[in-house]
Amino acid sequence: MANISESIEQFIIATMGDNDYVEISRNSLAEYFSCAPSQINYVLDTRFTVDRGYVKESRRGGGGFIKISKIKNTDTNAYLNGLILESVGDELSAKRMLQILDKLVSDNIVTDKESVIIVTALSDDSLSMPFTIKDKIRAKAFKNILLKLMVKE
Amino acid sequence: MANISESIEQFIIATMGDNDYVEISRNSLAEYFSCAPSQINYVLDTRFTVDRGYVKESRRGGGGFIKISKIKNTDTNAYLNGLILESVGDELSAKRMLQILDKLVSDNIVTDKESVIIVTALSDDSLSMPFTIKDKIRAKAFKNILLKLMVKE
DNA sequence: TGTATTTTGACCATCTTTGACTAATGGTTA
DNA sequence: TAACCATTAGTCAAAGATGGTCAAAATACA
Repeated sequence: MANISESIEQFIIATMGDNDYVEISRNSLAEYFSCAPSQINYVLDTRFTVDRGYVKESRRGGGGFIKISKIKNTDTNAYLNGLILESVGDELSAKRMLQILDKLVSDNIVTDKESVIIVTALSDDSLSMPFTIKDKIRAKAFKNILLKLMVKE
Repeated sequence: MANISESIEQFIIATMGDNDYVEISRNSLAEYFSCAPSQINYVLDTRFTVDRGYVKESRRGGGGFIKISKIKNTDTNAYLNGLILESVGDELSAKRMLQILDKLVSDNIVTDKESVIIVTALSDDSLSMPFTIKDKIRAKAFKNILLKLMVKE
């Protein structure tokens, strides 16, 4: 194991074990490995990415933490992941989003009400901004939602 | 639960239990948690806010107290209407939205998952745009959602 | 040798904790 | 009753405790 980053990665994976998440303290970990705290971010950014099936949350200040969660390998998640990679892309029209949501509803992945909420939140009316960026924002937001759905279940 | 503030919050919530109010003595509580009395105010100011559905009264001097009461919503539509027309306004920070959603969840107006969806859809990350308009867009979108949450009769 | 990856550090953002100073209230005393 | 005192709570700003970002420097790799 030639570099520290790899050791840190292994350490985090080992700590997580079979659990589906782990909470770390950035500073403690950095101290443990005698490295700069920002190196922890480097490891997280390069190794614990969405592509590799991880999502992260964190809080600053006293009692702060970084929580790393594993995205479970279910059929639903595989499907959602496919959507993120292929169907959505960098831009997403309201119409296209509606089509996708209809399918998600009929597959019982989201409820009717949840669908309404998403449609409303990301409608053209809600996103009152120039057209050029509307579809970009919607794509980004919608993908974030799909991602959350993967962790939530 | 690494920080004292969170413990204090939990303690107050637990003490309140199913009652709709609780009275505390700032100094006693501070002593109990071995913290500065003003930290009690900090907890009250950051956690027991109106947005989250609490109001506070207090009196100084001998026999002084702090009373924390839950706001009960008898009429969901009226509450939502108040949010839309008065409370939310033209700009809404992610933080404040979260507090409002906390209350909506505890009032069973939205589910946990729905709350997560809304938070995600309208997070700073999803709304990747200049800060100045972020809060405006969020306010608009959030009010649109609240409107949809109103039950028709 | 040139490129990609890793390591470091300076500076930033956010949340918590502490303490000095202030304000209000009720009882006690002159 | 007025002045005073003890007992509370309130405010606010500084200090402390975390994590985030970014780019330069160092190192590894092809």
